[in-house]
Amino acid sequence: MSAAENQALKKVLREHELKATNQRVALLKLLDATNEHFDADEIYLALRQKQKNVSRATVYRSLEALVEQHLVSRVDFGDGRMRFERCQDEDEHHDHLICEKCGQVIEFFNLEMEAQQLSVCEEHDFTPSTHTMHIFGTCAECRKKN
Amino acid sequence: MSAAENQALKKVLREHELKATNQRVALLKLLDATNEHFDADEIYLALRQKQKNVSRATVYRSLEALVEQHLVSRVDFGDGRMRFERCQDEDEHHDHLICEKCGQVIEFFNLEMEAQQLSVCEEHDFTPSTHTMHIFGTCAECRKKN
DNA sequence: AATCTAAATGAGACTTATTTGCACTTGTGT
DNA sequence: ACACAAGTGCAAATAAGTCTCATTTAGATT
Repeated sequence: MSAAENQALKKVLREHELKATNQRVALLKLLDATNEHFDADEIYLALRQKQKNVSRATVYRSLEALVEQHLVSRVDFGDGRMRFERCQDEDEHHDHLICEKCGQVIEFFNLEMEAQQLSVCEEHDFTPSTHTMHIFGTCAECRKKN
Repeated sequence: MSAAENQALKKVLREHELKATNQRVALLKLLDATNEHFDADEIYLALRQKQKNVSRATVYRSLEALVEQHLVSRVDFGDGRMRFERCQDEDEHHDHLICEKCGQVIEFFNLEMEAQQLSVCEEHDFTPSTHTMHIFGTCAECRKKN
């Protein structure tokens, strides 16, 4: 049943000039299947649990390749480890609100903001490829708790 | 001649309920004097070079305290190490364009974008304390080189 | 000015995240 | 099926940041 999905992922990898290895397919599939922001080690452990043959080094190397091809993006919530999420289309790009109290991450999308970014890039004659925008603060629940 | 500056920095530290130690004053002064984005180790080495008595542990601990007090902010350019810059007033907050080819960092300020951020926070009933916005891509010079 | 005490510091061992070298394996073009 | 470059696994190496604990210091108190 996931054979079709596997084929689709392999196609995606090849279109990005990456060899479609089992490890990479499994990694992409894992990220596709979740909304969470895994770090490298969580990805490694999750794949091992799925009986996938993969090493930590490969997880790091694959993530690097996938990020370079914009199939995956890095997100840094400032807690010292890099996290990853599957990329959507660029016009579906979302950003993050991060609660400093409980660690909750709220994703948001704001068309105006995306437009402003393009305008800033134009002003500076800069060709954007990707961006990250994190707003740190306190979420509604945590504020009420005080 | 920098005695006055030192006194001013000590005052700032005390206003934020931080003991005004020589190490912290020297660190703030260093960041005030540059536009670059130093990482912890660069700060450590720069202070040593200025004959300041300071340890790596203190650099990390001081930075942590200063970031918490919003006197300094962390910037992550995605290269695996945390960098730091002196904070301006919140209404003077700037963001970054980062060239993936040459590593150049261009700072920008966009009022519209700041306004959009506040509106996103309101929508999600989120109280912001700080934010980071990085746009990665190719700068004008690097684009022309191709 | 001398004294006191909680907070801050220094040294270096330690932890955790990530990278690298190298021998072995595998995807893919022919 | 074959050849070979690309990818992988393992274990050792590096790098970034944290922690412990003995010592020092800022700044409040007298």
